[in-house]
Amino acid sequence: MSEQKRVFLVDAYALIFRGYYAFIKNPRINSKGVDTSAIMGFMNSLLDVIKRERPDHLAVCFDKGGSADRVELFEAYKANRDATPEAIKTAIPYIMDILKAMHIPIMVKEGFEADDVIGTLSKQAEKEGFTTFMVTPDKDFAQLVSENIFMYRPVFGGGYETWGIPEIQKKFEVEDPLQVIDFLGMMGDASDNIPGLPGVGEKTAKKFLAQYGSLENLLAHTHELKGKMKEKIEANKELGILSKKLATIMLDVPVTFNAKDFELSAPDIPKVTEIFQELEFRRLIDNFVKTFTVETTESGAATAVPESKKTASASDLAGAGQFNLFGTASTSAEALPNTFSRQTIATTSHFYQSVAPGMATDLFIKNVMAQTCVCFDTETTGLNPLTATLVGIAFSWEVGKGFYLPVPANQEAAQAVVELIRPFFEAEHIEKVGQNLKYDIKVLDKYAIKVQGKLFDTMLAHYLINPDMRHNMDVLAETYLNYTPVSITELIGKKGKNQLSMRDVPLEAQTEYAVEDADITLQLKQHFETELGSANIEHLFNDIEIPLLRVLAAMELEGINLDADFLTSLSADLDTDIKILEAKIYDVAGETFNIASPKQLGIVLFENLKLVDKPKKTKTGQYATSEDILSYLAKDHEIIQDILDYRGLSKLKSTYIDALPTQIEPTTGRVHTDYMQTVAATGRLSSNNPNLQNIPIRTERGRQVRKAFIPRNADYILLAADYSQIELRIIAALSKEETMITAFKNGEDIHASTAAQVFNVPLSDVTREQRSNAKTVNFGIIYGVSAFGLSNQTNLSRSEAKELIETYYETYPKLKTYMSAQVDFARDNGYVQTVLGRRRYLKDINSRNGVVRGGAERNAVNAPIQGSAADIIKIAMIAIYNALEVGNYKSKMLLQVHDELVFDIYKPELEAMKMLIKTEMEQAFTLEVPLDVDLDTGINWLEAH
DNA sequence: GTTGTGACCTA
DNA sequence: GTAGGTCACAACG
Repeated sequence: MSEQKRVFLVDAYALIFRGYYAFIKNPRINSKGVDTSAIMGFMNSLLDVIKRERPDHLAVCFDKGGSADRVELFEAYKANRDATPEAIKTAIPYIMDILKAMHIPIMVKEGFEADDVIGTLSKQAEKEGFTTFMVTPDKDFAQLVSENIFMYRPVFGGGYETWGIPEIQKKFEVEDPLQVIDFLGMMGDASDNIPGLPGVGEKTAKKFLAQYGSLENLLAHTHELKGKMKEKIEANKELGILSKKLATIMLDVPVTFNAKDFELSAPDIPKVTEIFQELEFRRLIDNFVKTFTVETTESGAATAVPESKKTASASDLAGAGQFNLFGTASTSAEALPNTFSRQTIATTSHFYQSVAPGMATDLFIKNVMAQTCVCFDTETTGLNPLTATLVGIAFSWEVGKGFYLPVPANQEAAQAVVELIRPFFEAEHIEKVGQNLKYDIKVLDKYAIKVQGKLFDTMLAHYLINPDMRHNMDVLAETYLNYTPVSITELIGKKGKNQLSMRDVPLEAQTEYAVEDADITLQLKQHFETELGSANIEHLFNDIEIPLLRVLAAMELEGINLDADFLTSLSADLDTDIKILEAKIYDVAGETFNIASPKQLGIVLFENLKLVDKPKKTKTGQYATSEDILSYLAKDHEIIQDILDYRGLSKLKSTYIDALPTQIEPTTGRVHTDYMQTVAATGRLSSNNPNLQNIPIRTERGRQVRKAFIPRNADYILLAADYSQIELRIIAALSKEETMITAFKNGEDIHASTAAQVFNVPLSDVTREQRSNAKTVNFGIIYGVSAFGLSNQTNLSRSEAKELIETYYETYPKLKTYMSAQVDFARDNGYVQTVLGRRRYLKDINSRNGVVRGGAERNAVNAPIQGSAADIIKIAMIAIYNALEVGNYKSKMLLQVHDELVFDIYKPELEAMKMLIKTEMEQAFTLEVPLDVDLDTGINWLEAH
């Protein structure tokens, strides 16, 4: 590496274009419909340069308004650039914002191109003793190369090559890089619309340069040329001169290279993360964070903590004479000079101790019991709380300090240690802080510990503060504390066959890792507490999400009984039918192929069988074979329905019928889903491993799966309780739309009622089709209508759909007012909220891009509706759970499916339960519209629904 | 082995 | 048009 100072000047548009075209076959479109290819491509390149080269000086140069001088010279100059793709235009403001957040200087000069700005700056920097690297793939820049100025060219397929004088001499076959101008003047440059000399290409230009040295000299000696070439060049001498001018990069742009301004400093990571989040650049966030942190972590880790300080033994404590667990923290490492550095365990003063058995543990327990607020974190042998066992528990109640209580592997010994700490967990007076407490609570439940007292879960807090972000602790620490915690993979390795268990990690490392987590979580709590207050969502946090966490933990631990034998027999039936369909399809197709491969299927249908003249393609260029497209073709070709059936049955078999029995937990014999409380942006729960919120119901075949969900035993019965039309009731109440409110109050069929109103017929005369269309519009309203979407969902044309929506709004004028009011609120405040004040931030609500803005507007309407429904059922769940606990009932709440709760009811409690559940659900929240809950019971979930 | 895509399941 | 999750395939490392 050169000892000289190095400055990197980035040619923004060149890299943006390059990035955009790199993705051209497979453009990156995010969920809001924004083409982010150009931004992604550019950021990848920029981060790559920073990662590889660690420049100390860097700037990004843009064009502005094109080059007036060059356009004056030649009308057609860079006409190509006028056809800038829309995706690149929209990318520019984002890239500008990102660069600002990264504290990278942006160089633009009205009326000049980036080439000229870079050229001028390079020469100035050279005078100041800098080595300059021009980051661009554009060969025009070769003319600027000198002993201190290099081209830094991205290479397709990854990597970079540096072009200095020798490389230029070789590539262009010139002596002096300045001759590159002559070279370009002769051969022209199609991408820049530099015409060049007619008939002169790369080969000829090189020959001329070798012979004449310059364009001018060539033109002065045209008499030496022969034939057609001579005629052409003599007739176009002026064009040659002009081309050379166009190709000449200006070195006198009124910009100044000020080294200080170009120094690369630490980026505003939260800000950048926020923008990346908005663009949905998940992996780029990681890459970005790594790029700006990686350097420092290796340097200090090994020397961070003197070994002698890591474990406090009883004798240490006794030696201290009195109760003093802390001693003096003397483990601070020097802050590292690197400007990118984020704090780590190696750079931060900390005092983490493991607690030895015996007297030290006794002293520790006494101390922890004297606290009022303690953060804890359990370390276990795995991620599944049902099978994992405790390895240790970390505690922290003061920033930078904490203790680690190891738990032995032997079950009896483990329980003995747990008994010592039981008073802490069961102490009402100690507030417990943690990250994802649901997990810790589930683990501790296996040791018969019920965690009592006030809870503060940092993951839940952050979910309410910023539901669109991710909430894992490492990200939170990096974002809010500018701190990179020890990575779990550093301890136990990447997942796979060689991954260690936490129990295999040396105690010192366990301590450092575990107590750090507790310490960080405690610090995050202090941060989030104030944010919850300023967003006015403490009520939602303390009275909904936190109590719900205990409810979900209980439901997950409970699990649900599954009739695996029944599914096995279904599987066999299904297998037969799938094989029959398969044979039929192969027969019609005249060949065997993989029907499950959309790629192969597309080729068979549209190339071999030629079912359609102009088949639709997906964004990746494959034939689209989605259900809605194939359905259109079903009546014309018998093979289509068979394919659809095949796919439906395969999905049913693989996802449900075959997968569910494998998810039975051997220790309990039941299926335990995991409810995610911090995933859905609207406030809903989600369910996985397995997902019990998408068990089939719509088709007869699929519905059979529900028969496999059965009560605990013959003394029990399943009960399903679902809210009837809760989202429509909410929108009716919030909008105060009297007609709709009245219909609900009268207990009418709301879709029929809507149809009667919209089509202006008596309720009794509403046809099936009218009701069906009204139902579609009703749902459309909840989702944020568009005529396009509506016509896709019905047999109505676009204009009929538009008319129906207009009539709908005339019928329910207040609904329309309400929806506009939501959008206006979002515009003014940047967020919308539910009945309980749960917020969803809508950054795009004022976007200039209509597609993006439209998406945000639909969210503005939908989020409060969907979110309020989620709020209400959460209230009901907490109330019911508490009532079941207080009443000491045997009946249990098992599942939540957005507007439905499923219970295992102890038969003698059935009547009491029906009353309790219906009442709590209907009274959970008072609206101007009554809430209505339907109850059903059965010996399986299908019967109960 | 991981990752993205297309397909399909739910409220 | 909203909000989720899981599967098989295919392409990448």
